[in-house]
Amino acid sequence: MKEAYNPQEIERKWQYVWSEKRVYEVTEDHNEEKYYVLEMFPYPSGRIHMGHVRNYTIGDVIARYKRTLGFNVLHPIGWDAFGLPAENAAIERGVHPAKWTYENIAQMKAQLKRLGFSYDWNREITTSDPNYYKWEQMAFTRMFDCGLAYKRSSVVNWCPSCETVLANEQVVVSGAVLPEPQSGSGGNKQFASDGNKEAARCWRCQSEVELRELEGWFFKITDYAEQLLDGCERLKDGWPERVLTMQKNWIGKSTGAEIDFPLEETIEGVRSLRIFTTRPDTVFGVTFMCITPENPISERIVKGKPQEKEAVQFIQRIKRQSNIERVGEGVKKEGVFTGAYCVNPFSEERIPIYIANFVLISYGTGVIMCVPAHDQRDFEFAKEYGLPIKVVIQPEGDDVNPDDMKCAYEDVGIMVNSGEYSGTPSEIGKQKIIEYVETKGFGRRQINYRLRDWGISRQRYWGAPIPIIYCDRCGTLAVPDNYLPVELPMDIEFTGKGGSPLAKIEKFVNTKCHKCGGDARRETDTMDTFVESSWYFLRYTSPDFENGMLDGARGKYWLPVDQYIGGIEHAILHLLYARFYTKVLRDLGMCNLDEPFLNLLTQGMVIKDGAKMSKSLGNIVDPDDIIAKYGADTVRIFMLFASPVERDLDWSDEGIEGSYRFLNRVWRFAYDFGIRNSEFGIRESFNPQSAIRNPQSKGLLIKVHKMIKKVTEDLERFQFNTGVAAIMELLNAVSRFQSNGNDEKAVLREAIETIVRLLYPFAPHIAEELWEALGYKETLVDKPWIEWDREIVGSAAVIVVLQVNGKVRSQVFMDPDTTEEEMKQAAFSDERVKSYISGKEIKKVIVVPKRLVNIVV
RNA sequence: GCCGAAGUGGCGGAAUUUGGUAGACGCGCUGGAUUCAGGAUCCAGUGGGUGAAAGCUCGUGGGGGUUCAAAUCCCCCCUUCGGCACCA
Repeated sequence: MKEAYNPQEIERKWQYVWSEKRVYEVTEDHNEEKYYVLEMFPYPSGRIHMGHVRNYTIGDVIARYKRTLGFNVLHPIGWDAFGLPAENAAIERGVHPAKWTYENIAQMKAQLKRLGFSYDWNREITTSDPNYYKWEQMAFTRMFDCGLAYKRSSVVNWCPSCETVLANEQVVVSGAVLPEPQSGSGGNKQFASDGNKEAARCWRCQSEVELRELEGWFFKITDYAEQLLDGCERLKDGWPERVLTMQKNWIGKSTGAEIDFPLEETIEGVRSLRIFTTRPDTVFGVTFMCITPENPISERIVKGKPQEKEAVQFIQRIKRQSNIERVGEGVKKEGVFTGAYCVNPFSEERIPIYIANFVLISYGTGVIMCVPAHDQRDFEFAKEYGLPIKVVIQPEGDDVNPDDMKCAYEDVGIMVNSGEYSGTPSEIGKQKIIEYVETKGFGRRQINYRLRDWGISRQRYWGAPIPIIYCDRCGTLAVPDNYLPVELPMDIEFTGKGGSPLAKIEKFVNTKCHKCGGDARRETDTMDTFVESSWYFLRYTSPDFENGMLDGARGKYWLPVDQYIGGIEHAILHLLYARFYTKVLRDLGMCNLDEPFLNLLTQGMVIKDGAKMSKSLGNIVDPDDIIAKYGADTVRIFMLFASPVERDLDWSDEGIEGSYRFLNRVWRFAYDFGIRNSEFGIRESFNPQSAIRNPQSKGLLIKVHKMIKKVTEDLERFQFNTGVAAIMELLNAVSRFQSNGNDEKAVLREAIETIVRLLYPFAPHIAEELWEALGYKETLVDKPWIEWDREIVGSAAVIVVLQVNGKVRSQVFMDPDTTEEEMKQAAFSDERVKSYISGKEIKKVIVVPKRLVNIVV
């Protein structure tokens, strides 16, 4: 054993040993209980960053710990290899996306290996590999067959200069991200707008982004809205509550009714307007209706009316506006009267119809009934245009009067001015109104979701091709299994102009129809990369399987993922898509799984100087530099110790020094002990019975077992920061300990061995090295977890606090099984306590065994 | 605006699961040892006030309450962070 701790040397050594012994390569073993721990796989951007290091260190601690508990641990890693940065590199630097990606993977893989993570590299997955996306294409064709994948047009962001579609993340408004233009994959990221008309711009060329209607492919995630919502209930025990809340909000279920309002005069065959409302109980309070400009009925309804010209201008103006301009904070409600009326089917009142900017295009029917007395938005609109306000819900014990209302009354209450329903509580009224419209046939109960279908089309090259061909004679056809995969052609030039790169490759586009043999064209859109990440965790269970997405038998053994770990930023999209896709695959008979991730741990960000590490801020700390300076174990210890896993972690150069110091101290104590005992040659037979009776050695022995208990419990609860602190505490106890006799020497050795074993999941290289130096042949990788001795822990003397009137006045050591009466006696005979109670009347004495005595005077 | 989480030394954080010594552990700082010197290492100290010291006293965002006892439980308020925000 060397005197100096040399992390570079020992880390290289143990990484080699583990890899030679193939210790992390696992197979199904039905005699052993499995444990599947997974970290979100990285995008191969080129370098591992501190966020990855934190994520993967947490996963590695869990994987190693579970393994020592005897679980058959599956701990895989791979690459989310498709995506835009590769294509941008091609456009900017002329590197082929494949070359760029695979070189990055090679680099990052080396980095991960230097960190000593316990991955089964045999299961490594790269999503850009045709052997991977082949199965995704096959699943697509099955989804196409049953209507879960379909094509339609939708409004997208279009950059006229780059001639390409932009994802929402690529559209910027004063540094913020644009919300979804209207429908599709979601991504309604919120941004702050100051109400000024700021243009949405392309992130690369700063051109003003246009809204364009474009054909694209969608997954029918809305069909699974209810199931995804149900699943949230079942995941309650294993997922953070806030993630589930975010998903529930995203799905946004609301229950209500659709009701037809007959038009006063039929317009081009249209007799009524259908609305969706969650408040059918307020239907008697409708004083106007509003239509979204996008609804085709808007233009038809004004035809020939005196208001036509003004209305058409309004429609065209609003239609050109992006979402920001329409719904940004502080944007005024605007509308225009159509000149048309409909009739309230309940009150038979004549209701004017408006076209308004605040009616959403893609929610409900695009037409709303407006009840200004009981809806704030309608209230504001009514005030603006001088429309009547009719109160139909009265709060109990109060009186709402339309003339002095400052805002709408949106709560429940008693229905008034509502014909035969007057006097009915609103909750009951809702049901009665729905029943009525259903029996009369002019409406029905209806559930609406905010969730939109998932737009998966990307007019991009570096993604999985959508396996569809268009034949003039046979129509739109899925590519049959024996023609899969539809491989990405490799010989291609990147200009960044002229739309989809694939569309320009004639060899790719032009094909023959497998059905009729005639000329056909291939679909040139590729799939959203969220599709790959929606099933990679399934593929890990059988990455070499050649007959389908995953091998049923192997999948059944390993799945579901027991512990998933990743950043909170994926709380909605990735996690929701993966849940959805898993359910689809289940329904297609490809796997037998309802929920993919049993438990979810969301780790916080790595922060430096109060901000997330990022290139633009220039506050990046490169993990490689730190590893080169201190070694992987130090980085790992710091990542775990500096902060609880769920919270953000503040990077600190001094902090990492502290972690390095700690490992150096561990090394030195082991070394010193080894020297004093001639390289650990003296192997006293350790006798805990004798050691515990020996007052010289008892204290440290108790500390050893208390700390084993503490660290074990902290590992179970993922409280790694306090777990590491407990090992440090034990080391401090060792450093204070004087060893002379045999019992003391034996206990000291026991303490040092314990530190090494407890350290193993956190800092595995140094632990293995010291364990070997201590004279053991077996590696810690396969050694069962150390257990604490209940009796030793239980025999520890307890400090009993003596209080007078709730204030601590003294403290004494006591045997843990001291009786309450004895504790009381001890308290009353304590000198310091005596001075506080002498001459005073004792009112009450509280005794808490093992803790305290409180005397109230 | 609505929903949720959190506020503890100079800093990161512990104790909140179970009401029972607040500040574990680390960083930083102060003093000392070692050294030609620096670094590294080791030892001691380190919430505020007061005191020579023993000690006393205040102290977990603010205010109130429950209790023998509150960082922990309850109510009101403030601040910060996160999510949602014309979803009818």
